Amino acid sequence: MRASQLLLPTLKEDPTDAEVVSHRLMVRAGLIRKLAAGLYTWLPLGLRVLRKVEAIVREEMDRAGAQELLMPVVQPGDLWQESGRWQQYGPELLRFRDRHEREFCLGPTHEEVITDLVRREIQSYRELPANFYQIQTKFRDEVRPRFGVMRAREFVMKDAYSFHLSEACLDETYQRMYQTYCRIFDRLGLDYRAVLADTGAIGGSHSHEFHVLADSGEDAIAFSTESDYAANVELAEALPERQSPPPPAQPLREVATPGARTVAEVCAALGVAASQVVKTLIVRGADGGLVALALRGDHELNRVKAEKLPDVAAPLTLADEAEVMRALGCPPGSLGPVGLSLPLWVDRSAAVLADFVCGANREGFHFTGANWGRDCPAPRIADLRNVVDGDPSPDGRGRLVIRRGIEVGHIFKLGTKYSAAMGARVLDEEGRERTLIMGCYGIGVSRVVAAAIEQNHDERGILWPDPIAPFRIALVPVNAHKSPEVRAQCEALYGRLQARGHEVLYMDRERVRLGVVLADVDLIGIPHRLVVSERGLAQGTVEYKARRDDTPMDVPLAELEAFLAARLNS
RNA sequence: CGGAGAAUAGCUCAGUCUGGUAGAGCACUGCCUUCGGGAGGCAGGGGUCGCAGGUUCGAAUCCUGUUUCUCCGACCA
Repeated sequence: MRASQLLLPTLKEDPTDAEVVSHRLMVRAGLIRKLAAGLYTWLPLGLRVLRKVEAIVREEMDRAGAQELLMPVVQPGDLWQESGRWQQYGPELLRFRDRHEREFCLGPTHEEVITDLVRREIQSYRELPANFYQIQTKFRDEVRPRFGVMRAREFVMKDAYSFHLSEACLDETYQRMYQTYCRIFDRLGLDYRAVLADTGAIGGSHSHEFHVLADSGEDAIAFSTESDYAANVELAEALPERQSPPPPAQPLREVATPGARTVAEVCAALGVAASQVVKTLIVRGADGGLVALALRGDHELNRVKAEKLPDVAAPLTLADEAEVMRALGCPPGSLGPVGLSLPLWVDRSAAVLADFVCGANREGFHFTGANWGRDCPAPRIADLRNVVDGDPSPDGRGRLVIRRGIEVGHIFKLGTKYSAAMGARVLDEEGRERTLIMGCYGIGVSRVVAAAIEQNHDERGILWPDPIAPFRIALVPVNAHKSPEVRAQCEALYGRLQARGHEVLYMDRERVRLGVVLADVDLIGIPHRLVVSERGLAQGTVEYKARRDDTPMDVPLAELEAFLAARLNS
C-alpha cells in the first residue's frame, strides 16, 4: 500500500476525550474515529488490524470444526419473549418497533437466534454435536461506554454456540474450545491467562475467562506462583494464614476514639495496623432484617461471596446510616462484634485474629485486646473477602499474585437454559425426544485490538505484535523528491517485496519531511522499517530497524530479501 | 443510577469573571528557503462560539432551559 493513497490522519496531540493509552493511540494513529458515545468508525489502517484478528480467530475456529454462519443484527422481540430475556435484560438491550409496530432489538448476543435456527433445522442426534460461530457486530447500550473500543456500545464479537445430547459431549467441545482459545491468543502474540470465572446468572457448571494482562485492565485476576491455578479475584477462594487464633494475651479495654470512623482513622488514633482491626459491615438480610459481616480492616468485602450466604439478601445492599442507628443505636464507624445484637458472619482471616481492635458499639469508642470466644461468641466463619497479593493459593501450592487483566474471551457451559425455554429438541438413538445441551464461546474481536495496544506500546506509539500489525514493513525513502535513484530503488524494492507477499506500507507521500514520516511509522507501530537513502545506496546498503530495536543496522541491498525473510519468520 | 466538569477553526486550547461584533499553535492551500527524527518565512482559506429562548442599544461572555460529551462513584463503617 502506498501511503499517498491511504487515509492516515495521525495526530500529534492526544485527543482530550481519551483516557487510556490504547484509546489515545488508536485515535492518534488514525485507526478509529468516534461517531458518538461508544460508536466508532474503523479507518483503513484500523480495519486492517481488525481483519487480521478476525482471520486468526476464523482459522482456528474452522480448525476446531466449528461452522461459520452470519445472523442478523436486528432480532425479533418475540424470540426474546420466548427465552424470557425480554423481561430480564435491562436497558442494555436496545429495543424499537418497525413500521408494523412489531418489537425488535439490536442483538447484544445471539443465543435466541441460534437456538431458533437449530430447533428448526436439526432434528436428529446424527447431526450432533454441532458448533456454529459468527464474527459480527453486537450492540449493548452500555450506561457508560468508555476507553474507546475497549468498552464500546457497538463492537465486533466472535460468538459460537455448540449443541449436544450429553454433558460428556459438551465437556469435549468445551475442552476443545479452551485449547482453541489458547491457540488463538498465542497466535495473536498476546500475554494472557485463562482464569476460572463466576458463571453468574447464566448458571452452568464451568466457565473460563481469557484475560490479556495489562495494568490498565478493568478486572483483577489472581494466579499462583507455583501452579497453574488462575481465577477471577471475585471467585478465588481466600485462605487464612493460620487455622485458629493464638491465645489471648491482652485484656479487653474500651478506649475513646473521638471522630475516628474509618479503619485508617482508627489505626492512626490507636497506633495499630489495619490487619489487627476487625471492621463490621451491616447489610440487608434475606428476611428483611440486618446482618453483620466482619472482616479484617485491610481486607475488602467480596460481593459475590457475601450474596451466597443464606441469610444475606441478594443483591448485596449495605444498610444506610439511619438503618444502622435504628437497629443498633450506634452509627457505622464504631461497630464491632462484642455485644452485637445482630446475626454475624466472620471472614476466615478475621476469625484467626487475637487481641484485635474493633468498634465498641458506642459512638466514639473502640475496644482493644478483643478476642473471639472470650469477649464475644465464637464466630460463624465464612469466606467473605477478596483475595490479596501474597495470599496462599487455594490449591495449596504457592502464593497468589494479583494482576490486572482485560477480558477478551469467555467460554461457558450454558446447559439447557435456552434450549428448554425455546423447545430445541432432537430424537436420540432410541427415538426419544431430548432437550439439547448448549455451550457458548465468545471473543471480543475489537477489544482484542485495544488490549493488544494496552500491552504493547511505548512513548512513541504502538508496538504491534507481528501477526496483527496492519503492515509488516514500512518502506521509507529519504529525500525521494531530490534523488531519482532513491525513488527508483524504492519503487523497485516496493515491487519486489510486494511480489514476495510482504505487506509493505510505502511512505511515498511527497514533500513530507523525514522526521514526520519516521514519527508516523513509530506511532502506527509497523514492526519492521526500511530506510532508503542516497548515503546508503552509495555503499549498496539499506537501513533496517525493528520497531522494538534501539539502533538501526545497515543491510546490503543484495542480501535484503533473504535478511527480511529470516527476520520476519523469526 | 448518583455526583462533578466541559462544549469556541479539522486537532489542542485562550478569550467568558469585568458584554462592544473571534484569537494562538498545529493541521490545510500557494510561493520561497531548508532537507536523516514532528523546520523557517511570506501570503491565504476555514468558526451562525452545541442548540433554543430571555436580558440588553449590543451576548462567545449575563440568565433560563435543553442536547451532547467527558470524568468520578456505586467496597464505606
